[in-house]
Amino acid sequence: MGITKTDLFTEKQNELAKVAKVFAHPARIAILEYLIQSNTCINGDLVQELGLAQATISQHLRELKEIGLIKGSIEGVSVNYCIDAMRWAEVQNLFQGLFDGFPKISGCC
Amino acid sequence: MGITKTDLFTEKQNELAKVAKVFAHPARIAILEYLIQSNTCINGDLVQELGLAQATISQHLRELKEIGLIKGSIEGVSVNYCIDAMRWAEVQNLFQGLFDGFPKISGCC
DNA sequence: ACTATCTATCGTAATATTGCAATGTTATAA
DNA sequence: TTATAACATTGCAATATTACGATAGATAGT
Repeated sequence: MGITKTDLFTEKQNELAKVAKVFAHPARIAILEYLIQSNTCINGDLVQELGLAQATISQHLRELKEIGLIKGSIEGVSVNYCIDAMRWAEVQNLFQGLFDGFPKISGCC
Repeated sequence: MGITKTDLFTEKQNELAKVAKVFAHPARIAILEYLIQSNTCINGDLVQELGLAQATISQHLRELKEIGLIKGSIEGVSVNYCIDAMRWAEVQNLFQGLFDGFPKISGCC
């Protein structure tokens, strides 16, 4: 079916899954890493950096923007993108919450 | 196309994306949380816990197993699943590496 | 052997994602 | 106004994911 039965799960589970989906593509990881590294909030010469078409990059940027991880400000004819620090921390905590739930010294299998 | 151009990205970016994809479904999050909570490494009465069909759960378990996050040991007629602590920590570090790459005090936009 | 139980796999339908060419949109420059 | 440059959107083809019924495989009990 390709459709997810979100009503079966908690809001937090759905939110975490939705955020994880945004991380689930190497191009979006690459974009985030590029934005982090080039502190100067670079715009879409990501097309040069990655080898994807302009339309494709734009689509990935939109998904990152929709989940709130980045924001873009119009700078003349081009758009400056950058990480949204607040949301970044929020998402980090979401993941950390899951990871920390598992006790490191659990004498299981 | 639905196909990802993995050759354009680094191994680490592809690996992180692949792992994130496993987290990108609430059922798999729910399974992991259930495994964490029920320390006793419970098997597929996840079918009871979540409201999905047995075949569907089995499919999700396989994806979690393939990425290495869980492992199952046959216990008579049933299978005991549990978190793989080593891999869990490894994956946690993968994500943390990305998150920590962004300095909290970045005077950007 | 026969049966019941648990889990995995196969096949299939419905939906989602990825990628790009073509086309819009907006802002600057001449 | 016209042209140009930078993005965004649309529309489409190819592929991936999700879900489940049906079926197969393995094990325990009788």
